[in-house]
Amino acid sequence: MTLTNRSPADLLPLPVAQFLILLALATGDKHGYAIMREVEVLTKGSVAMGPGTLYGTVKKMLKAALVEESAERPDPKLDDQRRRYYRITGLGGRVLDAEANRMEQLAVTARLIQTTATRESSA
Amino acid sequence: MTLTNRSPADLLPLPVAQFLILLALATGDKHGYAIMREVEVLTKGSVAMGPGTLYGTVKKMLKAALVEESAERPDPKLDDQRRRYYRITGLGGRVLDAEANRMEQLAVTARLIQTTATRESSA
DNA sequence: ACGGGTTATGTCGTATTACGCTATAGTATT
DNA sequence: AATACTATAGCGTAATACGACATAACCCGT
Repeated sequence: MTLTNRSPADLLPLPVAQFLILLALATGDKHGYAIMREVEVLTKGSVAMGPGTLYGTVKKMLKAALVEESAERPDPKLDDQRRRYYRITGLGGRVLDAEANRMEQLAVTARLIQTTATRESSA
Repeated sequence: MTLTNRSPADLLPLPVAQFLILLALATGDKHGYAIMREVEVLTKGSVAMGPGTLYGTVKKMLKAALVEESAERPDPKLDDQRRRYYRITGLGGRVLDAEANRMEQLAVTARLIQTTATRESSA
């Protein structure tokens, strides 16, 4: 109940934007704009996250300690002073895992039901 | 673009409440209150959908033709005049299928990334 | 038949989430 | 130095979620 020691399950189901941001960061630390591009790749172009959703959601996630800002920066040659880099936290990783499990379980359930319904109607 | 012939993919990602309601109805026609109970069962007690979410969401889904009201009623002995029964539509079924696919794909992606990250850090 | 608990639908207000628009500015290319 | 692209951020609004409340029918024990 306190700030420490809270369970990932309490945050589920995770809003889609938060899930996608965690997923994007799980592939490596990234700055905001790069997260947007990664989300588009991960969803095969079906989700184009706009800046309003991205920066607003990241702000919330920082407060919830799902992500944290990283001071590490790439070679100055490749860097861009405007960028702010983010990294997934331990809690963020556990939440991502829990949400992925929840989604998979429901997807499997849906498939089972669909299969049953199809078999019935075609019998 | 018109009312007919729209693609299920346009509605994705589906709000969680809508997904759960479609899933509950995929197991058979149900009235509102029964949907609430079924959702609790399907999510193993982790989601308790309240009346505000349920009836408001069903209203939207009727307008979107994901569900429709059914005139069929059980034996008068088992019936309750207050009840309003709902049934998943063809479009609703396709949307449910598409959303389940989307979720599964992302869940698998998350697991792949997680596995890779774990292997790296423990190497 | 009455009272109380449960079933059942629905609205209202509010909090959270989502997202486009706009502003601002650094970076790269020509 | 002009232009396009990268990058962050705030604002206002729409969509979603949800508890609180209201209302009423149903069921069961007494």
